Amino acid sequence: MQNTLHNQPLANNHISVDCVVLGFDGEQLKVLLLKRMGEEHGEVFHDMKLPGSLIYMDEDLDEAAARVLNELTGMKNVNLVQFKAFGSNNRTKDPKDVHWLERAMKQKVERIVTVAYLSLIKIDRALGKGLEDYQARWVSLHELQSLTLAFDHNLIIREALTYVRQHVEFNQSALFDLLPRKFTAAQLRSLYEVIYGRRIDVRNFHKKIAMMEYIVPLEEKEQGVAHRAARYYRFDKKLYNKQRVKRNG
Amino acid sequence: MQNTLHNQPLANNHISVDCVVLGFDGEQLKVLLLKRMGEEHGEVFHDMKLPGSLIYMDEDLDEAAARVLNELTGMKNVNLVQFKAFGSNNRTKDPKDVHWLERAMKQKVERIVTVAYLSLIKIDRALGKGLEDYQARWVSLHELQSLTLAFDHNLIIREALTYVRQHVEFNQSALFDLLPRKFTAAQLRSLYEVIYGRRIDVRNFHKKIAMMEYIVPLEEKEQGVAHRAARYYRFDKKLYNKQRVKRNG
DNA sequence: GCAAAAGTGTTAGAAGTACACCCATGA
DNA sequence: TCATGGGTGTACTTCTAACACTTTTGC
Repeated sequence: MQNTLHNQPLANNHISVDCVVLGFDGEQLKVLLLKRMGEEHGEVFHDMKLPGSLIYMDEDLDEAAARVLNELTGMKNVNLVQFKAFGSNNRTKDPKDVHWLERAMKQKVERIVTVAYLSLIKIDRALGKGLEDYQARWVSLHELQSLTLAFDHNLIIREALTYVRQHVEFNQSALFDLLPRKFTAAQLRSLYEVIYGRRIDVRNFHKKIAMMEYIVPLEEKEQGVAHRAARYYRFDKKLYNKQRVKRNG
Repeated sequence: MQNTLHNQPLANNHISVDCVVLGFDGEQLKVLLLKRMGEEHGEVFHDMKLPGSLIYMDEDLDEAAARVLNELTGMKNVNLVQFKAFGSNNRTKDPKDVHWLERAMKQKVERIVTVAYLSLIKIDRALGKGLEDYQARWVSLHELQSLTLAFDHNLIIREALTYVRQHVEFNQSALFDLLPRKFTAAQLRSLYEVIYGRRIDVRNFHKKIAMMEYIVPLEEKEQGVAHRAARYYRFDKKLYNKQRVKRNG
């Protein structure tokens, strides 16, 4: 499922990895997708897909996910977590997908089990580095509802989101992977709101973050906004881990 | 990874499923393992493994897990949930495992990615139906600490347990899959204690279950115990789902 | 009657929820 | 001076945690 050429032997043509990379622009969650161009019945079509590809023979799944994401988007040192394998035998039922893939892979493709990975990143990290070169684009989840992606990638993204919600409850620190190093209380709050899908009371929220020692208020404030400037905060991972250890014995 | 013969084409020799089936005997969690006999350097060895096998060509992963578990243990209609794929390339590093597998599969084996499934069941369900015929045995988690299983199956079980803890927080009803239809408060409490790994106060616990409408007290009590007889309870799934829907909007 | 496990209530502190107004800034 | 979003406190409810004795039963 990739556009570059392989210079190593594939494990086989049956196992792939796909990466759901999520970012947050201060208002919405967005997913990083690649543009795909194919030809079917003599007609050219354009659509999108998750970054993903078949794995090499001597490659751990985790390694494969990191490699593939790097090859397809240029991103490095991304924290990827495996969240689910997709192995329905009709995930390659659309001939369009199969033909596209066989052309890209230069070999016969039958059934593919894919192992899906999730990554939460600061959205500017990827945007700055010429995503256009890679034919990559951030797509908001709202926009996604009216897009049909390649293979079962719509399903994979849906499952990624339910995974995120659960995951975040156990590991709040994951949220801060989505925010810039300096962030305002409002940004953090709307991130909560997007992920949990409900409104959060402003006053209670301020009370809450005031109690979390690992959310450290800075002196610095917003500049040049047409209203009272918001204070910046930063996330202190060390303090977070200390507190986490205390709680869980 | 199985002992019976295949009468359908394998998807390939690179994808398998493994099932972690957990039961609860009133005191401890136990995992269902199969006895394995192999030969290495002319020496016969005996050890144990999870029920698991390679998948067929036209089989969903979920279907494969159900089929394999049935073939290897005789169990039917078991609720299986996929929890993680294991794809380290050194999970088949032990020649003992590779040789055993090649003999069982009657073909060359290279690298295998396995998709692991979890099932929580009433322990008597499997015990009654002649597990001995299948060379299967319930092994307590404590006992497991001093056993080295085939492949990376010790790791898979460890990951299954961390998954269970998280899973149960989101779906309490999973706990009742482990208990008999009628159970005492003490049984339920020690199940909580085993899974969360900490003591729970008896009085607070009674207060708690009294508030959960879906844990229904029965008139029936224990018989023939040398102390005050405990009341039986049952789990009402309908009431549970109703309450769950209310909570989550 | 004694050993063994079942069952029962109260209180204090922590955490969560609901709710409305003033503040700082740029245009 | 006004429009915009930022920031603050109090009262009430709910949840959690700590804690010790009486009841029932078989032997």
